[in-house]
Amino acid sequence: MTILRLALPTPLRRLFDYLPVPGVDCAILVPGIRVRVPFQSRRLVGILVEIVQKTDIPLRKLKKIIEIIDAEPIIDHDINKLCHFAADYYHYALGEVYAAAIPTLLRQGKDAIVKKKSILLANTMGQCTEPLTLNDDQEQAVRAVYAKKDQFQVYLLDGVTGSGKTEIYLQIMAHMLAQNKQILVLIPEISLTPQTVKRFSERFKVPVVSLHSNLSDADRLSAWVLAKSNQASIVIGTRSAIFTPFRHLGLIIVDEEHDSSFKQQDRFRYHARDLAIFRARLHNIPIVLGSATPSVESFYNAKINRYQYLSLPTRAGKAQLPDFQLIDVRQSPAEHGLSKVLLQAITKHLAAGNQVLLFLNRRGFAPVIYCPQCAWIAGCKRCDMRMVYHRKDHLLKCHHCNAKRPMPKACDLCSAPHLQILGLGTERLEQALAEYFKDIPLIRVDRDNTKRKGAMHELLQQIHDHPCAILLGTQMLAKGHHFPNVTLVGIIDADCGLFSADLRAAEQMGQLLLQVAGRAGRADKPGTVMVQTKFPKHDLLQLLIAKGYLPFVEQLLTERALSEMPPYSFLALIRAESLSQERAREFLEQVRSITISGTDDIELLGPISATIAKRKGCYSQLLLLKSKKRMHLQYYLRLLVPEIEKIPNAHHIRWVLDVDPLEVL
DNA sequence: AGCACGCCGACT
DNA sequence: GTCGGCGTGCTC
Repeated sequence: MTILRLALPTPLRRLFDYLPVPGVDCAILVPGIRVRVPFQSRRLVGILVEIVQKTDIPLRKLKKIIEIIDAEPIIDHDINKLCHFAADYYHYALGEVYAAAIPTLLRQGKDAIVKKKSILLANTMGQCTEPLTLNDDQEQAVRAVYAKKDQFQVYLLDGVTGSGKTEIYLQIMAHMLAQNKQILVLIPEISLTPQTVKRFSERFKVPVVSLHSNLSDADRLSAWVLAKSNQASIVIGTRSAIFTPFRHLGLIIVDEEHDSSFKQQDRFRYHARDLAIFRARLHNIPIVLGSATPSVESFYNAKINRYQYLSLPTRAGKAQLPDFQLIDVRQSPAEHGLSKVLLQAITKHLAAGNQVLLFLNRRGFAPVIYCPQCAWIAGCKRCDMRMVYHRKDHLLKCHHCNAKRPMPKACDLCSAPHLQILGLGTERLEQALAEYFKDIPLIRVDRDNTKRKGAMHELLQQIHDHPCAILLGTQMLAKGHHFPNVTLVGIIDADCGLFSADLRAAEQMGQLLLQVAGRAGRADKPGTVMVQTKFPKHDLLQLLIAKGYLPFVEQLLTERALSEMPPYSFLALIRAESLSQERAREFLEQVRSITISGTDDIELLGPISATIAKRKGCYSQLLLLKSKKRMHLQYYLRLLVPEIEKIPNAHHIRWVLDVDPLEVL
């Protein structure tokens, strides 16, 4: 008897057996093809995983498949290995992993065809840009990768902003393209990154595809087919591009490897950088992780020689590193977030005809609406969060669930009429700046004014058109863009990362600070970075600014070693959500009480409340699992997950497992 | 996750 | 009488 074992797009972590349609030649049944099947009252598209002769399912339960969709596997050998690994490692249903790995249209059973309008960015008519001359460090980095170009090796390319990482990528790529190899470039989701894509596509006379978030389903499918059939030589995309099939993959580049957007934060919680490393090993090819601010994990791996460390300590060309200054806002009090010292500096840099960039990671007008009479603070009804006042539309908004309400005229509790508007967001900073600098163009960039399609592009154009201006914004402004005219960067508030309980808060604060700082003094204009803080003596801040990023990361590593946190241990997080906090807690207590024999070094912490205990009316409780050995944690989870699934009355509870969580609280 | 089945309350 | 609320159970 022939039985088809399928992976179906359902969260059930198992495979499903079906009978083939009678009279069909079994030779066309190759693992990886799509099959349409009845599933309860629905019809689903599944992937054939294996063909077996026996099944444990009672025969009368087996249904016949409806249709075989493909003649050729849609999931090739490598992608199959990758998906199996991901399903196994993240303990996610294989069918859902496959679903995440293939374009939407294929998931729906449509044909794998290239749409007529080509999405290839072929650079066949114009001239290619010339390679730049490399300095010694750059030359060494390129040669290091080239020397072992046909084998698996992870390289950590640690290069400060402006040190020419992209040029190194390009020159390594040139070697690979010369051997007719394909290249995958992963980038964070920084507002579509047209500049990066342009730079890659203008250098070589090869077909390039870019997978960005507003590509249509048809275009995504085209890109997928072009890569699979070797008609595209370079694929540039965000995290989901890690599942792109290739015929001759020769190199993977992960740019800004520290960026948290490589980790998917819902459903299938994979880390594209980590899967990229697995994939490079699978193909036996080199992978380059590049960053000006490498993650603590990657830095550690370089330190223990698991990764080869390539360093670019100096900026290419004439550009110089910015000069840091800490401003103690207790000594030099800030009005509307701007201390005297910073104001004077802004005036000076504007007078010299340059741009000033001010960074404030909080959008809206003010984050706190406070009643001085009874100390009431406007909070979100559905979340455990303060509501932020947005002046433009005179609303209070919850930045977590997007709830809105009119700005109250009086206190909700005691009806006192005079509410105070406290704290500082980008809108308020913009207003204050407009008063201080009346004739200077002010360009604000945050999510509130870039939602519209093309809005970001217009703002970037404005920045380009006004060589003397103040730019202010949130982290949108900090990542990826080049502002050659900026000579002063002001960090309005550096303190939020200093005392947070989250494992990675300090690391991310440091990375963001340096990323913003990197916007200054790019070309031949030296830059100044002024950092406003209430804690200028804080060790980590001091270290970062006085000694630089590496000593800062070394310090973080020391702390992680002491607290036995990653990379010195491995974590998994189980998050339970329920309308009732008690039920979520009880559920995790039950999970905690499950005994798994054969493991003694798993530490269980919790259940504890999440930092944001209530979100959209749902309470979150957390259970943290920790082990010194990745293998032990995996073994534990492999036995634990099926037991969790067996817990009865788990209704009204949603639970998710996050392996290698980025946010631990 | 979906979806059906099933058993109780308020509607034309 | 029946429309629909969501509690429960199942998917080869």
